[in-house]
Amino acid sequence: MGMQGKQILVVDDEAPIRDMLRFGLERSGFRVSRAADVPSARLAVAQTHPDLLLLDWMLPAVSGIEYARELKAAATTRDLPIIMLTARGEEEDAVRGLNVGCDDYIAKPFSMPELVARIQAVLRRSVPGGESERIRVNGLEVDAASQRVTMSGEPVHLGPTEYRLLHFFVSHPERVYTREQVLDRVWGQNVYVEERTVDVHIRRLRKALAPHGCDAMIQTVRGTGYRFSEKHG
Amino acid sequence: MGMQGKQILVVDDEAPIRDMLRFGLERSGFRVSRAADVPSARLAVAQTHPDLLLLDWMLPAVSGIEYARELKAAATTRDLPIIMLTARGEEEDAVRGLNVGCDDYIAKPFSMPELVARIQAVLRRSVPGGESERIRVNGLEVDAASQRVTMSGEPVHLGPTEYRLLHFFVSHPERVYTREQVLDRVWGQNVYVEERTVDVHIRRLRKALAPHGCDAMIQTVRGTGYRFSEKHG
DNA sequence: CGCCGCTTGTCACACCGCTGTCACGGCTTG
DNA sequence: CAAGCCGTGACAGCGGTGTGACAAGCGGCG
Repeated sequence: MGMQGKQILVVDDEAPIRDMLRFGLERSGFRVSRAADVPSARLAVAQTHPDLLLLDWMLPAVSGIEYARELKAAATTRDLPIIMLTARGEEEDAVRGLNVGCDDYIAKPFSMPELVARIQAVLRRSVPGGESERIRVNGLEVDAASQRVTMSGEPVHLGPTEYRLLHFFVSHPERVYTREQVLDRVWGQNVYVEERTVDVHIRRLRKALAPHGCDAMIQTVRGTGYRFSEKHG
Repeated sequence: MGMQGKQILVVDDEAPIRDMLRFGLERSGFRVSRAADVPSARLAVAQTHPDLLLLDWMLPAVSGIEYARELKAAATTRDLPIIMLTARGEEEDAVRGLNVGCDDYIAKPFSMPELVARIQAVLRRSVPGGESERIRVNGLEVDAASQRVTMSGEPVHLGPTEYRLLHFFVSHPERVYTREQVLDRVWGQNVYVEERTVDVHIRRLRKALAPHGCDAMIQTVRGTGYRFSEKHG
């Protein structure tokens, strides 16, 4: 439905592939822009604000992996979905191990329907959500637009990771999440960090929330993970 | 870790494929149940609460796609992950399947390791207690999504094992289970623990429920085992 | 260029709740 | 009465979690 008309930026150094992808994707109802290397891609991202990036992992000068890491590091482009194009034989695990937070992989050669299917799956998964949301619960207020958190008016200082962690929990209350799932949804998919790292950031988040007396909302579910709830206990 | 032991429901009208899938998946540590058509699948979903659905897109009477749409439309089964099985060359249908809201698809013939990898990928990003079931009986409420138990609003603190034990009994009321059966369904199939251990956890569960006055729902059936019933006596 | 503060991921350690087992005693059944 | 069967308290071991510390990365600033 609303999936058609989405803008896709294809980044590949081989012109035939770019054209083939453009043809196939436009026939599926997407809008397509193209770039041959990373500098042009940077320009295109800044100018056209694509909804998804099709990124060849092997590019001249700056590799696709480096560029993906760069995009995932910047707050403004963190949520831009990326699908990596890899050549056959370049094991997924090899790419996965590089700690890029991209959303999916597809190996060349691939069929057009399969690519379209994966694009739609990723687009559906990505939260289009109203950009300027402001969630409030029990006096705790999380403003997505300004990335600021206040507790009954008092500002709460959080690091970037703690903020995203809190934002995730506040948007998904009354549910248990395992450490692995938290990593997937807060750190990004295909990023490898220790599961116990979640514990540490939970602790930092609690410590920041404690002076305001709402650290009890982040609850430990022993044997499983963590849960956000406004109810005590 | 927790990925093993997950329950997978295979829906396919061809018996050899069902059996092949069951064999392969069980060898990978999953629990497998099977259904040949959509009506049996509906029953199995309601009864066994699987963690993931392997759904053939081409089924007699009601197609897999229709069933998937039905599942994704209902709030209680919206989060139940679905992987579609398609035949080679039916990729366009796979696309339609993904539009329906399936989480992934895989084309027959496929390799077992690939299927297992896809399943684990989907399970990894799915939430626990996927189809957020919320069972209520006599004021006692067991919420799978938040993994929390409340008695007329008051939270009841339970350890992991007691929670699983109660969840099992609440989902299977009015029926006697031997200690061995309870061990199989709550502890897992290949775990060796003394049968009397069940007694101890029953006792702990009762003690946690006692302050709320509903410990009588866990009933002893002398010479056999235990039963959960809302009726007293 | 170097210094500094902030953030982040990881580790080691301590603690404590959970778990499985046992022994004892009360109770039912034959 | 004897023999099971079950509830209960106790207990040791383990494992999951909280916590402080630390080094590396990174950007800002002089």
